[in-house]
Amino acid sequence: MTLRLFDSGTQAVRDFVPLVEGRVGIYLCGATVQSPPHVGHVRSAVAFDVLVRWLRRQGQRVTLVRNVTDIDDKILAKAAAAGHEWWAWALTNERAFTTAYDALGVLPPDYEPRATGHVPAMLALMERLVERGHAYVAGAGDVYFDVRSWGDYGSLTNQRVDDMTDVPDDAGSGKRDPHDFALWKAPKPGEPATAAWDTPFGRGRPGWHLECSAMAHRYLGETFDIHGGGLDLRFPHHENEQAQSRAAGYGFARYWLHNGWVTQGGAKMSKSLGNGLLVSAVLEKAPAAVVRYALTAVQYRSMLEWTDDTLTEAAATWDRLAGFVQRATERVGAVPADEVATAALPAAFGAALDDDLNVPAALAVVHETLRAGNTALAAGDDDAARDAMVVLRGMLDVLGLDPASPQWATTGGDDRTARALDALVRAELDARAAARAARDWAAADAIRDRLTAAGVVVEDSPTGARWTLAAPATDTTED
RNA sequence: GGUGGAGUGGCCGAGAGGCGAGGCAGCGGCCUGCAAAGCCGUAUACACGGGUUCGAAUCCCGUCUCCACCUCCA
Repeated sequence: MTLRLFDSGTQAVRDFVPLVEGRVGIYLCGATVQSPPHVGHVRSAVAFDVLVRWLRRQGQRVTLVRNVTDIDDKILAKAAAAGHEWWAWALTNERAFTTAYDALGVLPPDYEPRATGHVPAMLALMERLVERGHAYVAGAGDVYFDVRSWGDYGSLTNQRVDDMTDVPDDAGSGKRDPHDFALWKAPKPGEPATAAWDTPFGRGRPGWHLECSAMAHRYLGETFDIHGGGLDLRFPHHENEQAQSRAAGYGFARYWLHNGWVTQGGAKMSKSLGNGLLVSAVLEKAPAAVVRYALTAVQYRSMLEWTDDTLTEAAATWDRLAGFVQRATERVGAVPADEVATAALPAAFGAALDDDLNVPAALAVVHETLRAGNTALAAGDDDAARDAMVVLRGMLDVLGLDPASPQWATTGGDDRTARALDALVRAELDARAAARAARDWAAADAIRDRLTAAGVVVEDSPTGARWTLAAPATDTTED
């Protein structure tokens, strides 16, 4: 394996060597389910989905754990404001995330632990930290991590505590240092009784950072290969995770991967800023495959500027890819899934992905193959067309973008509807063929115009006319 | 104050010392009755100013601009 990844911990591209040969453990920070997912959230999921698919394609046994943070300050606050139980609010949003992931073809994780189900594991870690002198109880029963007790604090983000901006100390928190962070939070007045658990340190609920450390430990062990998440999680979240896990004596993550975020007008899409573009809204404007293409086509560490043209461009390219696969399949027949899954992929494609998941460079190979396939089809070289199609689908499958995957099957009608529509369009096309044979161009064009107006695109080919449905409009003027 | 990231042709977006990645849009052509689809061709692009070099978008020095993190955030 020659995969090289940019490790945020060392700020360098490093050869990726799994802890155990042939196995890769990945912990990915999932959602804090305080609201439904916006495009930025699923970009992270899609980016790591490509990593997982690429590793698996090369025979690695990947264990992906992606958590759900289902208790935190904002969930409690938003649920209360909306007049819902916090746990119901969390589940509603968790389901929205799941729906979005599924729609975009993000493979489900091997496990998806919820924070609320792992309080014992958190307590064990916390007690260990207290015993070792890295955590202490203060104030009303909060438990804090003592950043000064851990000399390596700041190493992940290359910072020293003394260089950090002074943070205002919460009045009466009892913190030893203002930078100490909460492992455990005592209940605040007005918080529901269901949002607290008994511990040796008093009742309370977990701090965000502790959750991830405890769950990663439980499912991936003391030391594991990759920890991923959005760039915004580097500090404080990941710094704190690493500090408390290592202070507890665990090796924790060996590689840190951080994806860039989605921006609009240069500003990060964020729940806090309220400029989040909801996935559900985007999926109303474009097919899921087009959205996935737009999210996948950029190198994962780059910022992805989301504009009105983003979906339009992605749709054009997607239609080209899907169009070829469809035409080739009509010509040479369906290809067994196994053949696609095991097809030898071009070396340049693999080299691109091995280079810190350089998807844009990999897509250049995809387009070369696409062109070769189209040329073969035009030349009537079925063998070459089939070869190109198999390789193309194999590459796109790694990106989660195989047009022939059931994931992207056209929706919006059952088989009976589709058959009826096909019969009607065929009748029109037959009439048009007859008119053309009689050189009655006016009649032929009238039929085509009628179909176009109905959203049916007609394409002539040497073997007769074929039809497809026009892509939904993605421009904003349709709203 | 500390730590990072970025500035590439109309747009998106790779590359990181030497044949102008790729896509979208545009233009010209082939194909077509006309289209569509497809194919072929088509751009003196690398924030600015110096420097190193036979050769720099890529290295060095300086400058400008933008962004992020150090508080919750994929």
